[in-house]
Amino acid sequence: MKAFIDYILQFGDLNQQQIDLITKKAKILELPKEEYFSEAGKIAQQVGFVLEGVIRVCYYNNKGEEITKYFIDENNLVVDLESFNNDICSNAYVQAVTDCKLLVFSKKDWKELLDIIIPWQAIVNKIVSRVLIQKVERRSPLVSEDATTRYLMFLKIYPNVVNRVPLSYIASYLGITQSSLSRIRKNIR
Amino acid sequence: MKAFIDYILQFGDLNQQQIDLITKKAKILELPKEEYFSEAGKIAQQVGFVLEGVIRVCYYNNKGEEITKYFIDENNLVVDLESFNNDICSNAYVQAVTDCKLLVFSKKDWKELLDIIIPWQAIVNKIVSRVLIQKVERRSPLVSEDATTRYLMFLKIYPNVVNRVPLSYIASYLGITQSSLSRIRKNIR
DNA sequence: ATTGCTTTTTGCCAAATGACAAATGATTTC
DNA sequence: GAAATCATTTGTCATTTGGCAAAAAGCAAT
Repeated sequence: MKAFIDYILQFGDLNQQQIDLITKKAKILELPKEEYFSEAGKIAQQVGFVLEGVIRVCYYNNKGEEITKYFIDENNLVVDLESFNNDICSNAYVQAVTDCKLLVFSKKDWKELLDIIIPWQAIVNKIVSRVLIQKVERRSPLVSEDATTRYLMFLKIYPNVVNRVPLSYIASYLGITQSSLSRIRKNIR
Repeated sequence: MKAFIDYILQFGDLNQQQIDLITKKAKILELPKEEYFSEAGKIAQQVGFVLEGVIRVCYYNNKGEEITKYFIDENNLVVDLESFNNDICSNAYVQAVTDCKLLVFSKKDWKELLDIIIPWQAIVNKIVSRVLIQKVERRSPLVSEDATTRYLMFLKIYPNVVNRVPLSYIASYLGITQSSLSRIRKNIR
């Protein structure tokens, strides 16, 4: 829980009473490997904070290939924002890659907190824009680099993820085949 | 100006008095082709809304290649968010690709409006998250597609941009060389 | 129209990556 | 611990894309 408090206080100040209100709403969710936090075709109903484990967000492109578009590891927020905020169906699966332990807030609780804790709004907005900017900044540069550089970028961005997720997920994240990635790994050593 | 009002009212309601307060702060900025709206190494000082013309956001990667990462055309917001919000130096150039006409707000005016028009905050937050989500959703899928598919995606996303910007900008946006793009164009016809 | 300048297209070859299949290695299940 | 299952590596070859340079096309100024 401390990890979560530290995380949110990076983005603004809250007094102890406000922090208590927030933490009182948080529930622990144990998500076994392979299970979904939220699914394509459904409306995201919760906000999570990863305490342990690795999550991925993936979708199927129009060739039917499964594409992993982000990884989310410890001490990061996980929420399918567009779906959660606008109550529209998501087009992505948010899935535990390893056994995970999360702190979760239901949509109802989350919205309640926004109403009753005024400074919380500003903090959430900062978090949201930080999270979104981070997503662009991480994914976008991949477009213009060759496969080896992409992999090196991945290693920098997600140093704690490499050894916990299947090669195929990383390959699809990088937009290359898993054979290519395997060869790239060999060349790097 | 109407275009701008229409744009913001998509995200929430404002009464006429509030709209007037906002529009009173807006200035027209004519930005000739090639000129910068904001620059790498500097702190973004304004928010803009494109009335006419095409803008691009670009940066230099560590091989020194110039990479265009977004285009922004009519009726869209242009702001280097991370720099503008956090008063940190930007790492990107925001440049007019054609002669442009913009509606602009200085940082001071923008923040003032946020303070005095309460519902404006919520609207701005919605706009910001919409704009950021759009950036991810547009750029991210390029990673996992081949060059031809990328170009077709570009055409869908920016139907009004193709004929107004140099081929080289599009090529760097797609992460391919301009020769390749030229060949792709030939094959598509 | 001619010149000079920039952008786009094309040709050629090399390098990178993909597709497919088989082999190896790792992990789970009984 | 053997079998079955799944993940990764490797081999071979085809395809795509890049690098480089030259030609062609477009554009602006005179």
